[in-house]
Amino acid sequence: MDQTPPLNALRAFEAAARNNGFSRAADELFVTQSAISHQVRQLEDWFGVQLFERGGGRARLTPQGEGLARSLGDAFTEIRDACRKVRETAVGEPLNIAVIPSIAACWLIPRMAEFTAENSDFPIRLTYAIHGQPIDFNQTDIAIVYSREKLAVPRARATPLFPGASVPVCSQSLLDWHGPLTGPEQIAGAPLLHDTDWRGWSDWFLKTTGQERRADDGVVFEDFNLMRSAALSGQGVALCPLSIIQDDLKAGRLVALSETTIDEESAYYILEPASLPRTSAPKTRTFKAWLLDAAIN
Amino acid sequence: MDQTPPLNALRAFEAAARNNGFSRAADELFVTQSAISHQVRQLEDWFGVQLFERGGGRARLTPQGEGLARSLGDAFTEIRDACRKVRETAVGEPLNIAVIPSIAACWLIPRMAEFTAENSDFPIRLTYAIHGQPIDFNQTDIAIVYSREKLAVPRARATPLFPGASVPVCSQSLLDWHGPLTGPEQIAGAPLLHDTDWRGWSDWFLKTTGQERRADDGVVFEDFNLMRSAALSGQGVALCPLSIIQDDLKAGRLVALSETTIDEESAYYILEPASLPRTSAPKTRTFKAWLLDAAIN
DNA sequence: CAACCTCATGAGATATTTTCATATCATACA
DNA sequence: TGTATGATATGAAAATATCTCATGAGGTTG
Repeated sequence: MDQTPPLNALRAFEAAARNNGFSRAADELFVTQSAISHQVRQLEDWFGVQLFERGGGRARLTPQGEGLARSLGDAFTEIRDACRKVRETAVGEPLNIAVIPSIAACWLIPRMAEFTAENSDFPIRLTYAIHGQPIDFNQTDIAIVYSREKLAVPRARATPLFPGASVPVCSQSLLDWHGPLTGPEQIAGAPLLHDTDWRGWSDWFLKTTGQERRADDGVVFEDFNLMRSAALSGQGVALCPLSIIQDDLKAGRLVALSETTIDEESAYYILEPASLPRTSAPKTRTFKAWLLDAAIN
Repeated sequence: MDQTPPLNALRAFEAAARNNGFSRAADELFVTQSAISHQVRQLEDWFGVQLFERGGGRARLTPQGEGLARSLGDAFTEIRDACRKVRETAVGEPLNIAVIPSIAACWLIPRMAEFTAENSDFPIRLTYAIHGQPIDFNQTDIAIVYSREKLAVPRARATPLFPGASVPVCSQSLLDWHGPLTGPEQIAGAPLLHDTDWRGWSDWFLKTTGQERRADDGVVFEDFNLMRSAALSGQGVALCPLSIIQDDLKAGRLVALSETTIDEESAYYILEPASLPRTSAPKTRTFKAWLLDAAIN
């Protein structure tokens, strides 16, 4: 017969006891109250002993539960301390991040200070991930890329970071000079800025007006950042992914001209090699968690 | 970011460190070496630190691994102790076992002493489970039953205990008196003992000779135990499940007359109610584990 | 009361853990 | 030098455990 009960149930119980409530334990462990309830019950069933006294709107420890909780508290503290100590010995290899230029310029670098502030002695090497050029995962721990379809890379794991849907935007100065730009007709009259090719605007006009429209005039930029510079300096209307120009919109540097989005299926993805070198795995984990958190903001 | 690494990985690592090898740790935890390997690696990835030095035919702890192992050893010991203490407080409600008469008489009761010796202060109440009569799981924690098909009972969980295949057997004394009983012809000439109905022998003759044979003579007993008594006292040949007369065969009280078995699809099952009352759950677990272990013997 | 806590629960979705079936690697021995 | 041997590694599939969702039930509190 088994010697020790399920460890995860013990942890859940310990958290519940310490926090004096299932819901609070659930918050601590980043799970639902339901999960804690299931786990505590599992433990009680395993022992054949009631650990919490329910009813009265809250759960109180039984005497047996109290004793168990005290010992477990000590033990888990010891475990946590020991683990922290091990982590601290992890050496300072830099984390290699490869990011597409647009994200780097508009989103990541402005937020980078926040990350480094929270994570001191966390060396980082930031490089470009160029679209269409495979990422060398021997030199990259984590990457951020853009993809029009659901991303599936052979030896890597993809996690969506944020959506890639684009809307027409321009600078306030352009509006002042040109007058209002509402609806496809007016927008078509303004200088159009293209990223890479003509496809974006063609799609957008098709979607808004229901019919094909030639959109092969205006300037085509090699790269998103160039197009954005042009848009910022009032040279025309550009189709930009909402997610990455949110700072520009908030600051009033750019103004969205329509609700209609294109490329709604596209997204920005976090890419990690399927198997990370040991020394960079925890850093990658930390950074990824921060990315996902920052993406919500 | 997470505060503690996966607990199960920590346990695997601790066992590997203490046992000085993955394979031995695997034995201790009743898993495969592969599982330990995966878990230790997971932990190393989590920490970003090498915990074991591989190569040289065996794994040795790194300095960091050594420190971690020591702390974890202490912590897990404390956990185990605390859990043992809780279990000991579990009060002594009796375990209610319901068993079909054949198993009770031939198999369980002869082994019961062994169980009670290993498990002192473990009160037991043994009752009959009568075939065809539903088991009242309000008064039964665990049951052993027989079924010709794969068993599925609504609010209960069934675990196969041992096979139910039957062979012809008789006492040595009958053989002495009657002469050898080899093959269907000779057996047909001896008095046949029936359990419940004629079906058993009909099936057996059909299986051995390939053709139907009337087998409606001989004595029909209400119950297996009666038939067994008759067989033991040399009154004829009976079809008995191999599993439950193994003691009789070993002791030479009964002799198997053929290799050909019937009811090969049938089996004896352990039945547990889907949700056990808290106080009996651990006892049930213990008893079930013992049953399954004893079944292998 | 009614709003708002608390914990409970069953079913289904998700994630983790384990196994299986090899692969690799170093050592010992012939 | 080959094998044989005894260790760990590994990828994919299977088996389990865990978590969430959606909801229920019971208790406080204004």
